[in-house]
Amino acid sequence: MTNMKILKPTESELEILQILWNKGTATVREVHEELSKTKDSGYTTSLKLLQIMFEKGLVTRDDSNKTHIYEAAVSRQKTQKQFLDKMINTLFAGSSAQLVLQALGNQKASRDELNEIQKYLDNLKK
Amino acid sequence: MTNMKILKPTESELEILQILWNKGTATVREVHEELSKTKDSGYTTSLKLLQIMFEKGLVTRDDSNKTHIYEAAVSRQKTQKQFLDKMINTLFAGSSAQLVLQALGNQKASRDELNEIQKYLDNLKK
DNA sequence: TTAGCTCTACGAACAAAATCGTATTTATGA
DNA sequence: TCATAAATACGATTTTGTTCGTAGAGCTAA
Repeated sequence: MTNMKILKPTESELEILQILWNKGTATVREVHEELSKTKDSGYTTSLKLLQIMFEKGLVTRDDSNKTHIYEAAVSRQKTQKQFLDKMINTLFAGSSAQLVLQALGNQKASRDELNEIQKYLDNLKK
Repeated sequence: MTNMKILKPTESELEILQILWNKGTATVREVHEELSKTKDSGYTTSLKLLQIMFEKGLVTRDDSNKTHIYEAAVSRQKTQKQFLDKMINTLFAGSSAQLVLQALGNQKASRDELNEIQKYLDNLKK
């Protein structure tokens, strides 16, 4: 049976997952380069983080070569849902509608995106 | 000039803010009672948390009486926006539309809420 | 007045997360 | 072959957040 424990990635882990989701796979070096764009911690910090994430099962890795290759082990969708649900509960009193309105109000979405959302809404209402 | 530093409330602080937003004002005792419903840390822990939040400027307090009375110093709206923006960036690659779709899909909104959102969308598209 | 609550203050212990330093391994090209 | 560069491993430190214990002040009722 697979491990049922729910892992809640930390802030830093989330940043790394983001990178892995985008790249598909990446070496520590690549992850680090990417992280360096927004923060300035050292290489071994990125390495350590990935090692910890590996132990937790947040990522898998291919260590058949000297340079290990990492990949996210949790899906973007599932993780999004996990945090979204949490947020709806702790900040929006359980109302997803409230969150949606706030999101639509704050960030500007493109015309196309609005159309897509609308189409989706129509579907939901059926 | 007011303090421009952006404070990011911690998990525990968020729980307390939630309570203060709902109640308007509250004593440590009241906050603690409320917290006790979901966790079992001691009274002095709640007290300490409120004191720290006061130092950070997350709450204000009236200490003209022996029993201090606390109030949130940051607005619910602003805090929601703060976390939402962060989430959109770290989990939804900057796309609020993606977040909205995910939120609508995951949590069931009522017919009325969907209507409200739709009305809002129509407005945005003008 | 004083015992007994209830409150605040605050340092300290504890826990979790992030960062770093150093040792060691491995590949490689001069 | 050996110096160098690049990688992993991993303990130690630092930082941040949470929890608690204890001291002492203020109120109130017997």
